[in-house]
Amino acid sequence: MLVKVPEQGTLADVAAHRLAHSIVTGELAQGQKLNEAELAERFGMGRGPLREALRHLEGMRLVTRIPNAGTRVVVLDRKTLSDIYGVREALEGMACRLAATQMSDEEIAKLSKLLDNHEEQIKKVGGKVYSQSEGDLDFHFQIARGSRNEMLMHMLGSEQYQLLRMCRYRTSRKATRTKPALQQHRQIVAALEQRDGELAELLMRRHIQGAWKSISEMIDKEEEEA
Amino acid sequence: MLVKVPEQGTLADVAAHRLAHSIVTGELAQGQKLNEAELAERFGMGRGPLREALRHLEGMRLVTRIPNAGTRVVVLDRKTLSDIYGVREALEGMACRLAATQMSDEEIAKLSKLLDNHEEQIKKVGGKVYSQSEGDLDFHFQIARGSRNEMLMHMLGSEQYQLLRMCRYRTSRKATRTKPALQQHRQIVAALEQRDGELAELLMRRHIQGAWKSISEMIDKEEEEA
DNA sequence: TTTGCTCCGATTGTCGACAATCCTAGGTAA
DNA sequence: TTACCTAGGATTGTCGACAATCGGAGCAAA
Repeated sequence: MLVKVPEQGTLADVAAHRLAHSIVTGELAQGQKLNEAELAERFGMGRGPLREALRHLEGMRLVTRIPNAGTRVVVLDRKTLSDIYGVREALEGMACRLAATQMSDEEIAKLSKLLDNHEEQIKKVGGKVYSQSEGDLDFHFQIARGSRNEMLMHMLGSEQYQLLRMCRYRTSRKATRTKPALQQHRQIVAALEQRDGELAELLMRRHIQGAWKSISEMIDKEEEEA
Repeated sequence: MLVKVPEQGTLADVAAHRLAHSIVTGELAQGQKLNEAELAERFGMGRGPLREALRHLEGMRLVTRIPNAGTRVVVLDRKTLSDIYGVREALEGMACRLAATQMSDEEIAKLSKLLDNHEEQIKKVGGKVYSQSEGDLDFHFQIARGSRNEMLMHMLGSEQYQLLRMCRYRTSRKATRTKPALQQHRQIVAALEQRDGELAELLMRRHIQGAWKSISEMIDKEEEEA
């Protein structure tokens, strides 16, 4: 190899990770055209692996590809985000229902501990909202894992996860509703502890609806400003 | 180009389609290793486009890839199928609920007509169950379209669709429960006509649960025989 | 000015060859 | 016999170059 392989696996996998990161953090703007030769040189690899990475991202819906016309970063317009949150509500609700019967006591305890750390972080640094968001996504992903449904985990993890993070980065400069969200997380964990799947699902669906409402309002504000 | 481009777009897209078809129909057995050079020659193309196609299929979970160890056709074991049907129940239920308010009268009428054709086909040829399955998938996909949720359509269409078809091919030689399924489809359409989303969702969830129960029993029988 | 055509640069799509890696068969020693 | 080590072949990963295609600049005619 040339210099180093910070990640593991093939160059295409490395490129996919780095591209995904650049897209999620906004380093690559929404709708921006992705030049294969330029990116390949920046990553220090040939166009072959890079093209494979783009195919991968296409499958994750992080980029859109048009034959003979190139690849572009996806644009998260209002409709797209609305659709994502709709699907998320159904899938994460289902994950909660299953997790209530499938998760071990230890896992639920870990989840509770995660929220403790989460709460501490909020108290300490109010400004660093980013880490809050990552912690929030951790919480949701742990529940997805708890469902024991591989398909569900993959959908919520690999695919939507990235789009969600992307959305978070876009809206994270504004003050987010960290405190009510934490409260709702606590309620969900409580439902899991009681092994009440129906309640856990209900609470999760409400939680996600609330998140969407909040983000939706932010988008409205942004559009007013523009 | 060499001989013909039956499909449109790049060679990688063509390869992806042909491979997907071969996998779904069982021409490529589950768990079979896919040799890049061999497939490339069979399709009359270089290994580059073929590798891109494999990446695409990997995203659809039709194949599993291990770095430096090749790509294999996915194996649909009992657990995987169970997971798929679980997710399907949640997503298609949601699609029905949305479709009840989003579909136009014309679309619902078309759906009803689709079932008429469907019924005729069943009466004519009892043996050709395959076409029934395809028709069934059409029915489900039309409802997904009716939800007007792009993310949902994509998940139910591009991704799960292929796995479902694959499953159908595997179990279609046995007699399937075409008549009760048709009956349930009729009920769902009726709920859509009444614009009763909750009922439509309930019926769809039951319908899918029934399908899973039926397939699950078939798998049990197959395992007994083996 | 505007519309349409042509040519050219840029970018994508594809191929063949080379390097890196892994699996296996065979042999050797305990 | 069994375990381990070692080539050898086969397969995957990667690169550079060539062909095909697209978008736009520039010019000409209405």
